[in-house]
Amino acid sequence: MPELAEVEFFRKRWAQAATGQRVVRVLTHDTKKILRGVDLPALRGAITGATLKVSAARAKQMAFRFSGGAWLGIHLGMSGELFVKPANYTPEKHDHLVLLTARHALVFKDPRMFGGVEFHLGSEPPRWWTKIAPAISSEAFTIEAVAAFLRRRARAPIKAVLLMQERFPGVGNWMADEILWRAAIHPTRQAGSLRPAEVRALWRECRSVARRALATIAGRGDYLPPDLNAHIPRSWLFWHRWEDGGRCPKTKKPLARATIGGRTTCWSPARQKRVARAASPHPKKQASRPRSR
DNA sequence: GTATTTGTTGTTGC
DNA sequence: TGCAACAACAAATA
Repeated sequence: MPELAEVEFFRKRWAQAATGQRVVRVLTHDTKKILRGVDLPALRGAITGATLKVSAARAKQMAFRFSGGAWLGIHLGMSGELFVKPANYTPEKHDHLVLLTARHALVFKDPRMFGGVEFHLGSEPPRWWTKIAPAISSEAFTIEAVAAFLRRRARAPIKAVLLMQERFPGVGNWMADEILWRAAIHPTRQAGSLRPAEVRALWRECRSVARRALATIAGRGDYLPPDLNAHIPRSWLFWHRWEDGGRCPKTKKPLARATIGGRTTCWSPARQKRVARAASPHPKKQASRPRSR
């Protein structure tokens, strides 16, 4: 499940319950996969008795910082989730890491075990945190940077390129489809074949989808939605991409599905054409984008 | 029993 | 060298 906004949702869930709280105990399970490469005794020693100070999410990575200079990194992989349970919670089969505070159990559950945990002790941020590309919402995410990246990946399908974390940090399968659908670009188009107007549309929709996904999925300020999808509008491709006989929310025409770039991809053939639209002397009016708020 | 899954990494081959 | 494609990782679900 977890892409950019879902990761922030889960981070916030732990942060709301435990920021400022002391960890009294650390439980671990299945050290072979999720916790591979982690110095468990060091992690346990540093985090037991430490207080959760601050946390942040970048792309699909989370960092929880504790007193004493301990950094706990969590990547949810394909099926990972974070929960907050009562302190007397009994860990279940796929609960790989559980932090106990006086009142809560912070649970990292991951059935498929593609996720991972990182640990670092020190005042300097660890490499697994600093190496993450600048956020899509940052000023560094410019049209020029996107255009240059598309040139370098000129022969790959644009869908595959959008999944590359080095330039589109946090974008996963559904966000990539949502972005292409809104930008009206066919997912198999070669990245290098996009016209300047299409590159601009792609850039704009990257920023728009990232911003709106964060606002609707992870909430604003202190507010955390009751569940991940509670506020996602029906007008997004999101809700229709897996539906049998699903229809494009914009054109009402049938959606198509195929494996592109190794991932199941959903698009609207009526809206996303295989070839670039010819330049028009009367550019189509922009799809309405209420800039409210 | 088969095919599917919203992620990442290592390998292979061009 | 750089890039693109693909298998592998593991387990639940339909």
